[in-house]
Amino acid sequence: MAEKQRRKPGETRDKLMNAALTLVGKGRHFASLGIREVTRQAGVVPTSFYRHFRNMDDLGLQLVDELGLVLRRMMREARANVSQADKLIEESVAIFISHAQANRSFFLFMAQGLAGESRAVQEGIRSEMRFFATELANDLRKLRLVDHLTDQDLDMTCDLVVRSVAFSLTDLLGVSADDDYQIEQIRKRTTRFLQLIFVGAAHWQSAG
Amino acid sequence: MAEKQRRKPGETRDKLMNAALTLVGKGRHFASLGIREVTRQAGVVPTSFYRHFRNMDDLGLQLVDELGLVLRRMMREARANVSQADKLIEESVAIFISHAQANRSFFLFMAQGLAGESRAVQEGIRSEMRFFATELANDLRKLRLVDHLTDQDLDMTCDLVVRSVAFSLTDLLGVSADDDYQIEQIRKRTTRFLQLIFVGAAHWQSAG
DNA sequence: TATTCATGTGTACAATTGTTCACTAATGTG
DNA sequence: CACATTAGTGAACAATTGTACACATGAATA
Repeated sequence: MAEKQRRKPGETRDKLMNAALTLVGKGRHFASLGIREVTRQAGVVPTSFYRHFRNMDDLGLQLVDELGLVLRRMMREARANVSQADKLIEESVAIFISHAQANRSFFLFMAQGLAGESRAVQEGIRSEMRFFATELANDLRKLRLVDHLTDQDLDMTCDLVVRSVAFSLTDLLGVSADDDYQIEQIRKRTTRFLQLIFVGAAHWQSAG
Repeated sequence: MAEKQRRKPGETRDKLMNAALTLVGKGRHFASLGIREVTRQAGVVPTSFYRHFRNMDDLGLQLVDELGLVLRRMMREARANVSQADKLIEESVAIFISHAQANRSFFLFMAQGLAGESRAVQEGIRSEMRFFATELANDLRKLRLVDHLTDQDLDMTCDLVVRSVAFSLTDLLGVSADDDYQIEQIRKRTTRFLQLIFVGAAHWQSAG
């Protein structure tokens, strides 16, 4: 018979969040997940859900917070690995792809949430993307590669970059995780997208 | 008492598809819609659903087909309204925004479907976007504004353009339909995105 | 040690779900 | 007109859903 055993605090909470991510990873859409379904996947009794979340939207919001951590880790790694400036784009895209692979469900959730059911989750993800774009702009400013751009134009550029990468996410998550050829194609295409954007940024002044 | 009255052929089918769109327009996610819910919204008995669709995915696929028509109408109008080349981007974006407003639910469905639950719907929308990008490339080729680009580079550019516009969709659909200020902001930003991309395309050869 | 509190379990219930079935009216075809 | 087909209806079904409640137990606190 199932015994009640509380180990570490927040363990069931994590189990539930991971269960939701797992289901998303299996192809389900977050908006279609039910409380019972998630608790079943987590191996927990339905009523336990309410000890940690008010409803599925609440769980979604807490997932967004964790998503923020994932993105920050990714950013840190990208910063640490920027060896030379001329490979900056290629290396960053590669890091992004490897993180997206390693946290597939998380990024699936992010892609879904952008047009998801919960306005709050939507706004949360959007906010994470804005933060990411701002940080990127700061980094580029420090590297002094785009000195001719006004702050506003640099922000716009980074916004476009982040959006393009985010969209590539939907390509990436659409192909099987071990289809190396397709993934390589996506990596190349995304890299060229960003190169095109930065070429545009480099000549922006003359056209702006 | 409810009488059975079959008027035009396909009337109930349209009612069901419109009902799904209506619910999406009200903020629901397509993936979370149920058959009963849709039939209820359509004012039709649940069993009628099966006369026209095998399941919700099937309905989604047929919505994608209609979405194609909407996009083609938009393309036609954009072609007809390209007066002078230097306003091409601005005018096209404006047309896009007005269509997105006029067919809000449709575009919401499209934005949702990109990361949706049904792989087939996902692929269908993606395919519509590719078609759109290809047509755009053909138009630009005819206008001879980008003669220095290889076909492949032009395709890539148009792909990036379509993606950027599609992403703006999620901005646009996130704000209330009568928030003119915000909509104007989105219009301006999208326009600048495209301008940046085309500046990049104009100088691509030298950097490629 | 005694008590409180957070977190787990099991039972229960009305509501809603997808789907099948038999029936019926309108339409198109001969 | 007769008749087959299409497209609507309503009743029924087991299954699943969200949520409420009472209860139990480990950990923290006093």
